[in-house]
Amino acid sequence: MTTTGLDSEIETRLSSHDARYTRGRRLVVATLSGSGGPRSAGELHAQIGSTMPLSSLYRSLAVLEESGVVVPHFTKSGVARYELAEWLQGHHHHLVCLDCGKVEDLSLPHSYEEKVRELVEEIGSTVSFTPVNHAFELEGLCSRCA
Amino acid sequence: MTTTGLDSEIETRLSSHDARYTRGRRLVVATLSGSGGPRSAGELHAQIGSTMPLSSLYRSLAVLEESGVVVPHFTKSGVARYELAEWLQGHHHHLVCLDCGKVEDLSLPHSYEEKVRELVEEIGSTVSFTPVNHAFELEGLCSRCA
DNA sequence: TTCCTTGCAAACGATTTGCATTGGA
DNA sequence: TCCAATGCAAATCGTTTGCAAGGAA
Repeated sequence: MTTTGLDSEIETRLSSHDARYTRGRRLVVATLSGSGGPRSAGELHAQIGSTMPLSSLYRSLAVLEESGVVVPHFTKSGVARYELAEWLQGHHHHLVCLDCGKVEDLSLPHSYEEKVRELVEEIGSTVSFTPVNHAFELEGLCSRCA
Repeated sequence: MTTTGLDSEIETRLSSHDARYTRGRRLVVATLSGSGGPRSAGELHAQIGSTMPLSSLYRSLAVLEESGVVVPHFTKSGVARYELAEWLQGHHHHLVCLDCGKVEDLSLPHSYEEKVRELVEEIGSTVSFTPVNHAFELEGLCSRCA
């Protein structure tokens, strides 16, 4: 398990939450950072192998979430899918395939992202609600299922 | 249980799926149409009372979903929340409170909705993905939690 | 009569937790 | 040494299903 620049940032973040950046947690982060979209505990477990029991995987995800390293998404069928938080992975959106359920990342060109951001601000000013994040997901058919 | 125009449309839709628009299903629809946002089975059960067992509630939701009368959302914490489909309720978006978890409907002024729609089209043309729906959610703090 | 629907209880799958053990600073 | 982290098994929670009884066409 090599330590990247990303890893050292995460280590700092974890230690500020009295948590260690252990082998198991590094493994989860590495696996997540290598996948092109949010992944569920089951999917991670399948990819990592049974070296790490599911319960430990869930516990790792819980700690990483509390420390703001990963973020859960609940797009379909009631399973939580995790991905690295925006400060690690950058802001992006998701493509959700209605057929196979696959979730992939989508980074918008800056100009589009700017439009979305403007829209969020304008909308926020019209309702009694303080926007913090926005989620903009496209549901449709991926290239394979189209 | 009064029958509204909405109800007769739903009845037609259900019967085309060999399903009846029974008292229980009417109750679910009525409750959903009265709430200002997507509701989970548990929330519906709490509101309806134990007249309808949870299992029946789930079954009603399943039938209504198959017939396209209700649509599930999985915004937070892994519980499915249902709402009337767009052809019954109109297109809209959601405000999700990060603090209390409440989900409320948000109808955008036509001009904004137009912008969102344009954006979806433009984006769709840049990726190998066929957009069918879009979900645009604002996460933030509701007036009570702000 | 024929099927769809419902209720109850049992089954399920995803996730969490208690407890004893291991491991890192 | 001391407390966090882990593994295992049992528990929990939301949701689903088998089966027998009830209800509408």
